[in-house]
Formats: sequence, C-alpha cells, structure tokens
Amino acid sequence: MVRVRFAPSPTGNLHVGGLRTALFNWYFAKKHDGKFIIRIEDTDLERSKREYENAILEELKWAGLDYDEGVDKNGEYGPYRQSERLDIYQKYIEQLLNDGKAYYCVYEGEEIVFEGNPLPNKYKLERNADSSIVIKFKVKKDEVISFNDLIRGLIEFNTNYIEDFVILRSNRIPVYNFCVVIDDYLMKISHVIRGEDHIPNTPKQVLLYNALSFNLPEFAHLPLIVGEDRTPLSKRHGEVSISYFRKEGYLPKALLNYLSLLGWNANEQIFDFKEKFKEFDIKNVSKNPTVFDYNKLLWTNEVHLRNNHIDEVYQNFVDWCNYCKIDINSDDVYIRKVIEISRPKVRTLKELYEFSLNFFKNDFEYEEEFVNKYMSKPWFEEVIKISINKLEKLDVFEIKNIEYVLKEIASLNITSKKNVFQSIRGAVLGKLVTPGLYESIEVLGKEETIKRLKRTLNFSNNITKLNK
RNA sequence: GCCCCCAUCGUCUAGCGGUCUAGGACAUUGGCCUUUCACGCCAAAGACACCAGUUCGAAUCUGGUUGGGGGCGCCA
Repeated sequence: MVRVRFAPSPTGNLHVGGLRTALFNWYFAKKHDGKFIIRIEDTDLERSKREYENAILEELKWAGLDYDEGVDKNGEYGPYRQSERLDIYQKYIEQLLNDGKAYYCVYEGEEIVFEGNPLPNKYKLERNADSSIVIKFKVKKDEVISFNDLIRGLIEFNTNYIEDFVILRSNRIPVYNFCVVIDDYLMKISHVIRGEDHIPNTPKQVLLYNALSFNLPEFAHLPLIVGEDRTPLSKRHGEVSISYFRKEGYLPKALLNYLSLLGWNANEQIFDFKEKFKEFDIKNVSKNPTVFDYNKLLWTNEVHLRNNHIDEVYQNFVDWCNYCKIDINSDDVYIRKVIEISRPKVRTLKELYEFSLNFFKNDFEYEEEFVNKYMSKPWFEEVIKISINKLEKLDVFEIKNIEYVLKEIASLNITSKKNVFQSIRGAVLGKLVTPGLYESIEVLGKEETIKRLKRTLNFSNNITKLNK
C-alpha cells in the first residue's frame, strides 16, 4: 500500500515550492492508488501559528489536492499534528536512552558540563537560569550509510562527517529530524517525497531508523525551484505565495499544470492534472534545479482560461470575485456570456474582470484616447445617430443582423470603416479595446446598447457646447 | 573549509552508443490575418560547459576540471 505525505510547517504561507511538493506526492498517491496524508509539523512552538495551518489547508483545497488523512480528516494514524504527539515521541526517546544510543548533554551557556546517561541528580533538580539539558543521538564513526533515491539513485554518506545531534530540545520538544522518523514509521509512510534540500537530513534519519529497528521507506528528492539567479526561489525573486497567484487571477488548474512541469516532463504543455496522474512516473522527474518562469505560467493560464469548460471558468471567476471581495451585480447568464466573449483576449481572471468591467457598469468613463480620436470628430455624432436609428429598427437582435447593420453604416461613407467601428465601440463600452464588436452588442442587448449610445451622444453634445 | 547534489537553446525539457546537419514548448524577432486589441497561422534565430579516456562510432559510458546549488541549528 502506497502512503505518502505532505508535511508543511505552519510558520508561513504556502508557496509554490510547497505546493509543487504536495502535488508530486498527490500524483504519486493517485498513480499507485495509495493514500495522501497531510501532517502538520509544528514543533517550532515559537513560529507555528494555527492561522497559517488553516490557510495552508484551505489553499490545498483551492488547488484541488484532496487528501485522505489529516488534522481535519480523522485518519486512523493520528493525531496528525506533531505538537499533539509528544507523548509518543517520549517513548522512543526513552528507548534510545535505554539502549545506550542516546545520552544527556548539559550546557551551561555554550559550555558542555556533562555528557552521559543517566543524568546526575544535581542537574535534574537545580539548574541555573543559564543551563540547559538536551538529549543527543550518538553517531557511530566509520560507517557508511546509504539510501536509494528514486530520482537520483544510490546516495552514500560516511558517518565521520555527521556529528552527534540533538533529538530532544531543552524545552522537552523533540526536533524535526527525530519526529519525521517516528511519524513516517508510525503512519506507515511508504515513500518520502520531498525537496532536494532534505538530502543532507536523510542520513541522520536513516541512522535513527536503524537505531530503532524501523524499516526504511523509499526516498525521492525533488529538484529545487529556483529564481533567475539560480538561488532557491524566494520573495527576492518576486511573489511566491499561493495567495498571490490566487489574487492575480490564476486558475488553480493552470497553476498546477505549470507546477507539474517543474521537474517532470509530461510530454505535453497543457493538460488537466486531475487526469494526468495516470502518466506520472517518479523516475522521470529531473535532477536539475528548475527556474520558475512567470511568463510560461502566464501563458499556461491563458490557455486554460480560454479552453476550459465555460462552467468551470465561470465558477473560477465567481470564486475569484469572492476571494477578492468584489461584487458583480449581475445575473449568472449575463456574466457567463460576458466571460465567453472576453476570455479570448485576456490571460487571467483579474484581467478578465478589468477587461469586461464596463459590461457591468453603465456609468463608466470614456477613455481619453477614444474622446480625442473619435468622439470629438465632426462625423462622430452622425455615426452614433444613424446607429441608434438603425439598431432601434432591428427586431431580431442577433449577431448576424447586428453585423449586417454595422457594415451598412460603415459603407455610408460618412467616414472610414475603422472610424465607424471604433466610434460605436467606444460609445457602447467606453474603450477602444474590447471583445468583438458584434458579439459585444449582442450580449449587451438592444435596450442597453441604445441606452449607451444615447448616453454617449448626450455626453458628446456637452463637450461640443463646451468647446464653443 | 568539509560533505552532498547537479550540468542540452535565455527558460522548461526530449534524447538513454549510430535514426542528432540535436526535437518540442515558453519568451524573442519578422511576416500573414484583421472593425480595435489580442488569438491564430507561417517563418527565423537560439544549446550538448571543458579536457581526457572507452568505442568503428559519444549529447549519451568512465575519470578529471570548471561552474552552479544544497547542507553543515535546541528551523523545518
């Protein structure tokens, strides 16, 4: 039974690196019909916050990475929060102590004043403010320890380069390297898939597995995601938090599509990750660090936005509006139509919103360029008047008929064809860049289109008077 | 400093000893299309880090050099 886990520490927001790790674990679980578990690694009491934990979980759900076990799921291997497993760890610490594989270490300031087991009574009872007691794991020298990495092959370390390390802090809370081993074993994790930055931790963990007579899981270390300068991706390179990409209007499926490509050659550029897991093979994951390319992500998003089913994009758009606390006061059918005609021209939900805003507002302002280049021209009013006249007579307000009428007006030789189209475009939407004119007018509907044309005429009259 | 990982177009990658005058995608440049802006279509430019070795033959195997990165916490 394949069991994998994503184990974030709730000390900050979820970022693209974390999501990518979660995604690859998810892929692996799905592919092998296994379980995907979320474990919260909150042994750093100072920095861990429940609000971060909630945010991470919420963002995983937004991304569509469903998990089988976790703090809010009731699996049989809980608790899934390390801070609630302290008594479990204690048992194994004692075992190590009893087996002579770990020992007490007493510090006074920086100085070690005692090493050994048992701990002499004098340290147990009275301690200066300055002294602290930790438990360290004893590392035997001159041993070669190795593990097989599913991506990199055999990796060997000599224990001579590993020092005895702390497993229990002076505040009685065990450290990361110890907790992961206990948890992964007890939670029956079969494959540990995590970032490459954990390779140096692995020998220490292997030592612990051996000392406790636990069977080793399989390991796979994913390549790091880096910035243009080849250092690990961080805020210095730009925004990296998932919440940022969400606010910017990236579709969850587009983000995960792009993230899939970071280290995995999926044979195609655009796909639905929820289907793609069938082809996932951890052996095909690349060893090289990969540069995060905001540009390609944007392109990926653009393609998803244009090609995904309209119902899904509509839902994404509504979700985005809610997330950004934007209230579009319109009915579903209308919003859907506006999305349909606008999406071929935008790349993100945010752009979609900005691009199509005037469909939802009838008191919009006119773009300056439109006013200067079209509205203030002598032929402008005539074009609009004729448009009102002809469109009013149109009984069946459909794209074909609208196109016919508009072309007719353009052929009247009042001004150039381009001027006619741009004038009408600006008159109904206030802008010179909009979705196709005919479909825009069709979506607006007869009543609204005429209302807008009249409003523009009014506005233009006022300008003319003012100039005189 | 020590240990470890990595090395194909600017970027993500295909390639697993001959099919490589190295393929695709993003970005870039030029053109076409066009009622705006895009999309789309066509085309161009662009890489095997270096040096040895193995072999009839190397991007592919081996060794070294160089370069980049990670780690060396009572952070995870």
